[in-house]
Amino acid sequence: MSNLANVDVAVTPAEKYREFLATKGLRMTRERAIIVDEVFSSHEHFDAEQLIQRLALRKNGRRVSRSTIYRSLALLEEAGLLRKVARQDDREIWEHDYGYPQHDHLICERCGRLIEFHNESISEILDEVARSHGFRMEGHRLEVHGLCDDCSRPPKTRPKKLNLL
Amino acid sequence: MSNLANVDVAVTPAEKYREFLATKGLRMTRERAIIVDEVFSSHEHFDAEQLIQRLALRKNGRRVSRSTIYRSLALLEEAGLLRKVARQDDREIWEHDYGYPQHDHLICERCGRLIEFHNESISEILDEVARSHGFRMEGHRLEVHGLCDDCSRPPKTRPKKLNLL
DNA sequence: ATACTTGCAAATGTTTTGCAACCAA
DNA sequence: TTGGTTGCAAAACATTTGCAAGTAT
Repeated sequence: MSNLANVDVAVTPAEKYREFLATKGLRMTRERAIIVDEVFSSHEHFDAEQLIQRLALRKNGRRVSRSTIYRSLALLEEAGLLRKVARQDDREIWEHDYGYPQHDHLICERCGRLIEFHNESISEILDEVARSHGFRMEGHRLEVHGLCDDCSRPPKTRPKKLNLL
Repeated sequence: MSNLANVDVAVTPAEKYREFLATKGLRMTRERAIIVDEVFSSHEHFDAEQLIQRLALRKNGRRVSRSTIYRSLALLEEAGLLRKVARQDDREIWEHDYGYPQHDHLICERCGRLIEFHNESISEILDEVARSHGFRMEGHRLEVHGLCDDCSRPPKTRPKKLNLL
């Protein structure tokens, strides 16, 4: 779009959000600022409920309603700042999609842990697959299910909790 | 597990389901038979609602309740007969996971079409990735999002429907 | 001033569940 | 017989939405 490829480099999430909103004729409100701020204050994966909790803990600043948070998550996704990475317990799990390298996840079915990994070849293969189908790829979501190292280990080395009953 | 690799070959989904149920101390009821039958009568992807519709259309045989259908989908998944492949419009999309080669999907965000593709390398890469993380992989779900050939084509070559109003 | 936004409560829509009547083994 | 099963209605839950009051620009 731009003739200056580096125009977006080092732009903070909040700034990028503001730009996005501007192009859509939307406004940077106090609530949206608070949310983008909180969302990018940590790299952890999160779901809507967790974000709601985190925002509730903020001492200063105003309270943000549940509705607004859901509405903002949708906007942040549209802005390319967040992406949904998985679903756990019927909840959508979100993560940063801006300023963070492309990656996929191993999902432990026992403890729910999300382990990130990056693999160049997968992207290349998908490019090729998409091309061969005349498909215009915009992104992908790859969930690898199974058991993480800890959870797949038989409970032998594990310290026994004896006589607890 | 078995020393006869071909022991399961040519076993019908219904039979495999019965075996699974037996090992769990569960029963092959009339309803479960109807459902596994209907589910494997077509290779199309489907969601719970569609299956409910299809079952409602059956002339002969008894009606199966919505609850039982949901309960059965979970069982069929556990039995390795079905797997969830995507989510569309807040609904889980299912497909056969038995007697059907492993594959993934291109998902058109405009028309919702699911295009299957198979790529050997992806499985190999995932095996390797999982191994390097000490992760016991049990399966994966890869959704490639974007626009299918038809939907990404600008509406110029498309036959115009003129004067229809 | 003029839309766009928010918070609230109510609605949505899918999937789950309690329970009494049923039924496969 | 004896549990597992079903259907029904109600519940559960995450997420969405209508609307009046508030607020960026």
